[in-house]
Amino acid sequence: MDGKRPYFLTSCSHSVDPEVRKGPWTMEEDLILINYIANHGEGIWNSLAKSAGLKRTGKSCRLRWLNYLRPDVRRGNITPEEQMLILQLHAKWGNRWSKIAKHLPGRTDNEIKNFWRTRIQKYINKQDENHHHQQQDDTQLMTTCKQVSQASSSQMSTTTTAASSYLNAFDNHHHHHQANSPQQLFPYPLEPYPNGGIIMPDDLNDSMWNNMEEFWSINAVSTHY
DNA sequence: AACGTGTCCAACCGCCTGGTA
DNA sequence: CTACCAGGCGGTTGGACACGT
Repeated sequence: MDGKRPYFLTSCSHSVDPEVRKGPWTMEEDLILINYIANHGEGIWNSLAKSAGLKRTGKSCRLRWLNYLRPDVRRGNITPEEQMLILQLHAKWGNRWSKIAKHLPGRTDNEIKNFWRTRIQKYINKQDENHHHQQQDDTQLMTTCKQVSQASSSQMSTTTTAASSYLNAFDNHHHHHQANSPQQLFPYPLEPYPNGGIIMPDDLNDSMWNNMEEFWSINAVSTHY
């Protein structure tokens, strides 16, 4: 283990059970969980954690598996298409992240929630601030809103309106981006994050993921979702 | 180069809901 | 009806990294 992103053991100081581990998962724990599910499939998470010999709660195991270790999970850049889909589905269903995630193969509810909170929410807040100082271009905005919330045809919430504004800005950016230069018009990054959106700071993690890719290519694991 | 600040995201907690015995 | 459990969700935290000064 190196010190850059330490796979340290953080036994929870306020946990009742001193045997229960918390914090970042170690490579060993990941492999135990992967191997166990490969051999036995998913099951009742609490008993799975015990049977596998992991000193984790079932909930923690489930979260780790669903959000990170699943073979089909996609980490990293939300594509423009996915961004549009998220906006449309959120306009339809609100904060039903798992429901939205079902329509984005490989994406997790946690990732979509994080995306929404860090990107859309930020944009919405900025819109709210600007609202005090200037009038919106309502005509253009409403046109986009109608497109976005077409499926729901419900009332247009503040969030939906602001999210539609985001989508509008998104469209403008991409049209400009495609037609002209790679000039950045949009206030927030729509293209890949720094580091490709994945925190993979060290060679150790690189080798781990190489191993995991190899693992999944070898093992035909039956998963049930 | 060093420091401060902001951003992203994995992971957690607490609460809620739905299913089932 | 009640109790229990698994899963879902919102809110939050803390570490790593990027960026500005």
